[in-house]
Amino acid sequence: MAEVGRKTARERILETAADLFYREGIRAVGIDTIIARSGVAKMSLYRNFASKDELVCAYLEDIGGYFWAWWDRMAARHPDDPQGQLVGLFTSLGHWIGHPKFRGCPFINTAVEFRDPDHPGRALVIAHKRRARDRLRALAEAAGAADPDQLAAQLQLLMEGAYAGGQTLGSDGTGEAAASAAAVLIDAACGRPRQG
Amino acid sequence: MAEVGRKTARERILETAADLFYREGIRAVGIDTIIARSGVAKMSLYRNFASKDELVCAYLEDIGGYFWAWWDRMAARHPDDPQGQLVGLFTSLGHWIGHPKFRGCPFINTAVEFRDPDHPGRALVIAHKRRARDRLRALAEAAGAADPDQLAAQLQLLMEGAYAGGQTLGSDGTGEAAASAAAVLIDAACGRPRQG
DNA sequence: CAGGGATGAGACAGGTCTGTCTCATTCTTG
DNA sequence: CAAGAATGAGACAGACCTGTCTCATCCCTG
Repeated sequence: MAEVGRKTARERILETAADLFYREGIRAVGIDTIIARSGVAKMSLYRNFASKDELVCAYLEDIGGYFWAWWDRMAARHPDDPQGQLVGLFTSLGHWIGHPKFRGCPFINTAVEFRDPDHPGRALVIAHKRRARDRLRALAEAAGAADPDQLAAQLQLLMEGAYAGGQTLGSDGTGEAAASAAAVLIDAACGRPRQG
Repeated sequence: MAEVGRKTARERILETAADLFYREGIRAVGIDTIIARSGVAKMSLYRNFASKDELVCAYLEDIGGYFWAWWDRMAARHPDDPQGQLVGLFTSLGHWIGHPKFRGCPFINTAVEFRDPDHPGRALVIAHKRRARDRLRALAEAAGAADPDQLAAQLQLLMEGAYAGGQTLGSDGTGEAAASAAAVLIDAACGRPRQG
């Protein structure tokens, strides 16, 4: 086959699956579609992933990597400024919502598609959301919030809402609302430095 | 027709479908499961609903009815007090999130399960969310918000976030966070000092 | 009672899905 | 070059899904 790049079958499968799963949904995309689009034999898929569920988990781990890399990138823009980091995250998220390829949160989407608590993907979803909550709380604490737990919970709600709302309401004003709402909540929790 | 004694086949189908669709997901529930659980013949289903898609639409319309009834009920608790109505809606929503039967927002879930823009259910989802946005804006305006459009967008984000977050994060603090965040945003938009 | 509409029961078709199996070919590496 | 590993190609099985069709039965109404 063409040696355009030395990607292994596994890499091609994961790339194609990630694209299709995110764009069209996991249950809507069959194994046959994935192998056709990635130009890979069916057995190459099942030799790399024991089942579709396992492929879904690999997809989530893959996406998770990109997500935290994005988070760290955003945080690096405001060194030693936790409040700025929080606002920056929501501003960037607001932009992403308006992107044509935006299709909501892959983790929420997976949880919605697979309600069975025993589905292996759900554990990854919960771990991801818990980690996000923890990082939000750490930032809230560093930003000087009176109640870091509450601010973290509020901001995470806003984050989930931005993901969900961007999918059903389009992007008109949704991104901006997320950023502005985050700013209001942060200011309220940290107590604006206005002496008096 | 059918008085209190015996329910119509259509009614039994719709009840069972609504329960299963919401609890387990639409794609996860087959027609055979619905007819088995509702004790109805398959042809009785297809005589009342031309297709599964049509049944899904009927399910959404059904749920929509309950949703707006709930909304009106909450609003009626605070006559002539739009701000109180807004806060009340979020407080009640926060309680619902903690309920054991809570499985997220049926409309968001449907949109996630069926990404195809041409799916008939999506039009209902969008109409529902638009109507919610309109009603939120009307309340925001009546409550004296400086920018009713923005407050409505912010609150809807919070609403979506409460639905989505309650599903993946459990209910620990999520409901309270929704109510408290709504209060903060409303106060900030209406220019009133925040009450602890 | 009689007739018509709604319903029950279940076979059936055609398609799709996941996952397995076999065999030929290509790639890598010593 | 040679041998072993990775991959391609495609048939196949078994399950499930939506939707159709036929026939018998029930129930309300006139």
